[in-house]
Amino acid sequence: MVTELDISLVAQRSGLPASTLRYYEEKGLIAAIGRRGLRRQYDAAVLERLALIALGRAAGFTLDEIAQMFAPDGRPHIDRQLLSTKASELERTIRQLSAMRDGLLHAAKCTAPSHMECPSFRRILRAAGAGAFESRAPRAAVLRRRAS
Amino acid sequence: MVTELDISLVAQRSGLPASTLRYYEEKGLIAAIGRRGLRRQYDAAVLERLALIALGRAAGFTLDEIAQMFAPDGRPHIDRQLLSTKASELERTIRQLSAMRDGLLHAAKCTAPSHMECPSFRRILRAAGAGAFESRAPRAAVLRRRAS
DNA sequence: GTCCTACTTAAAGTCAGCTTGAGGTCAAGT
DNA sequence: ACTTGACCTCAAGCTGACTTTAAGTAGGAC
Repeated sequence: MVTELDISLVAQRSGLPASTLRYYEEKGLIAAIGRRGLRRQYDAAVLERLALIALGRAAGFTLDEIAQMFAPDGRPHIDRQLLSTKASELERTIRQLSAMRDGLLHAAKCTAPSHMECPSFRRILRAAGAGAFESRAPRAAVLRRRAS
Repeated sequence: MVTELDISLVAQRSGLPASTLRYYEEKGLIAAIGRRGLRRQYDAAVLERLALIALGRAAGFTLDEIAQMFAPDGRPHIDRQLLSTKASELERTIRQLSAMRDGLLHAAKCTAPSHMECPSFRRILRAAGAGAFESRAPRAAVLRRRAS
């Protein structure tokens, strides 16, 4: 038995709208195993695949990058080097965001009459202005559920 | 003396292309103090303002949100509550990214023949699939220098 | 046999934050 | 006076990841 799942079921179980599933198919990220009438039917394995895609997205990969990971055979072929690289990028982003968070927290508590007079605020200001955050970093965790 | 800076100078000192400065003006984020011919002239204070904008962007605020912070008087009017809230959001994002980074690092080192057979990989996969990363989070640190 | 409904398609729209292009202007240098 | 070149404006285009819309279709209930 091949456990065919209707697109609506996959949508429900994955939390992704059907339009997104069709979009992913168009992009070559997933594939239906058949149709019932016009309706796409998926193998249950697609759910694991979608999880993998969500994972990649959360890690900051683009859909195109993710598509290349499931290279032509269909089975995930994930380059360990690539993972390390991405992990380092995440590390950098995390440090920047941590600095940012500390700065914001300080600014929030700071009793200087105006933020511009707070030395700490001016310090992170200089850091931001000096280009401490220039580099392109992965957009973090941007998955959204359908807007009801 | 009012230290008028030509737009090209502001571009140079801030690292932002002139087109971005015009765009920011259109959005109401900055203002020129005059023109020399057609050319915008800025007060030196604009550099501090741009740093503040960069800071806000790095912290995940949208340009519109930032614009509201310099409310009508022109001087920054930053809500401490808002800063705290944003700091918490950053905190959440940081935790997610840290988990992500750990997962990637593990997957990179993992000796299981395929990632799908690695328990740790499957664990973060489940986490991602389960919607651990659903929420909208600030895009981290996306400032870019002009592409040469 | 007819209808309902959830699916289908292709194309266009959305959002943020800019960038690019075409055609125009003007201060300064020769 | 004339040229140069960097600026100007306005409109359109771009990227990424989708969503929305309009018009069509077919499986299953009645």
